[in-house]
Amino acid sequence: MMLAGFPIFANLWREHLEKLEEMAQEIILKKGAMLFTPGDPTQGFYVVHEGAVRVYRLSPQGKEVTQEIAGRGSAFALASPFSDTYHCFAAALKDSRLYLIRKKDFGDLVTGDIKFAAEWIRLLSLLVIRLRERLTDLTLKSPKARIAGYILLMAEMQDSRSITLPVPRKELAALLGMTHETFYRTAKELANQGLVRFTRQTIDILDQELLSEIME
Amino acid sequence: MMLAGFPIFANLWREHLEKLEEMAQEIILKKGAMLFTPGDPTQGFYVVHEGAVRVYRLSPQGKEVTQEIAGRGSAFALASPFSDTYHCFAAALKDSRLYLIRKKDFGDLVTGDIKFAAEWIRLLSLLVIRLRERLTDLTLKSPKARIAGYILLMAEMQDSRSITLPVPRKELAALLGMTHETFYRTAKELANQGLVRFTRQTIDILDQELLSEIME
DNA sequence: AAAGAAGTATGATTTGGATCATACAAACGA
DNA sequence: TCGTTTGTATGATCCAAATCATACTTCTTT
Repeated sequence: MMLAGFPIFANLWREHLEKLEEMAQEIILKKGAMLFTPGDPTQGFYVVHEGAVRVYRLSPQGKEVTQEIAGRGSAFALASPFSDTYHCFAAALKDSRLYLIRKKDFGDLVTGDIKFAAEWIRLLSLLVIRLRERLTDLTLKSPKARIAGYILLMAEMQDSRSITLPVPRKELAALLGMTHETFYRTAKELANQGLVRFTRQTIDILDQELLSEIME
Repeated sequence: MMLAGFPIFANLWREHLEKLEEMAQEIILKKGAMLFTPGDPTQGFYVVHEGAVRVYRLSPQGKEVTQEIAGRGSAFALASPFSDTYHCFAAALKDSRLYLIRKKDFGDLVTGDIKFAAEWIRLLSLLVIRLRERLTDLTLKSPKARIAGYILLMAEMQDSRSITLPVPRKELAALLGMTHETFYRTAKELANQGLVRFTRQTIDILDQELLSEIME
């Protein structure tokens, strides 16, 4: 359901981190600053070292869908080396420090280090699986089930019953494909049932069992 | 919007087709036969040489979402080499002949041929881009716009104004995330507006201009 | 500390598409 | 060739979630 997170990248970074960091260019963004917009020529992909970036699209009517919220340790725009221009917006949700891995550097690494290439294939394949899952969740699960699923996923990723959100709760609505009104309402329901507790930037799981059931 | 199609694979097949075909195992399926179900240990991924395969998921309530309809020349279950078990259903929509590329063979090829690996990364990256697009389309576009988009995509892929469907129109509904009732109704609207013409297994584009507008 | 912005929260109303129901046409199997 | 299944088509009803509206709270800024 989530696109980016440490677990997926764990293997890769340990083995190739130095190489990547060598070629990475540091980028500093102030809160609210745009990183790229659709049509901008692609530079490469990014890794978040501090802060959080929101990747989203806009419909012609101005409605937004959040594709991804990349917090510390997450990468985004992974596919950009194979596209001429970005096709979505990326903006900093807070003051952030990113690393940019340029297309060319990435290309050299891919064509020069077969171990890296193999690992990258693995990474992309897992991303594809996640995207597919998110796709089906979106069409056949209720908002409630999607929220439950997201909470459980985050808990698993952070390996804790208490989730720390890198962003205000509000942002989750667009990520889960619903309006913020629906999100607040439904979240409240879950809280009333005693399954979770919300505080400003955390979510505590109180009844994992039931939450899993709701997720289906 | 569509997951698999010749254009994406074109580069790859020309260069590595022989290798792949050498290691491919032919699989014959009768219409309606299941290829795999969730939980089955993964064998590898498949290329359709004849017929058509439908890949879909089931919600606990029994509702289906079609993930993919793979016709001649399309590959599916591309990410399976990195998963222990399949997580969806695959069934033949008609009598079909497939090639199975086994996980191990694929792994050998990936770790032994850097050119192949690089090309495969490109392929997966493009797939990721398409999946992301489909994801946003699903949340912020109307059924009408999705249908229009699909028709235009197919036309582009088949490089013709007259699209040949590998399956009955009915199947498209689930692929586009709507019920068949909605699909027929909306398709009719498009036909009434004189934008397209439907026959049993073909779709003719009459007004590409307007269709693009509707797609947004 | 006050003003403004951003996030949280809920109520009222509307609506797009799902669901339920039904029917006819075309393909297919025996 | 007939009967059954599968695909196409359309009307009637319903409902979940979007939309519109409003207000309170917590942060941020000066």
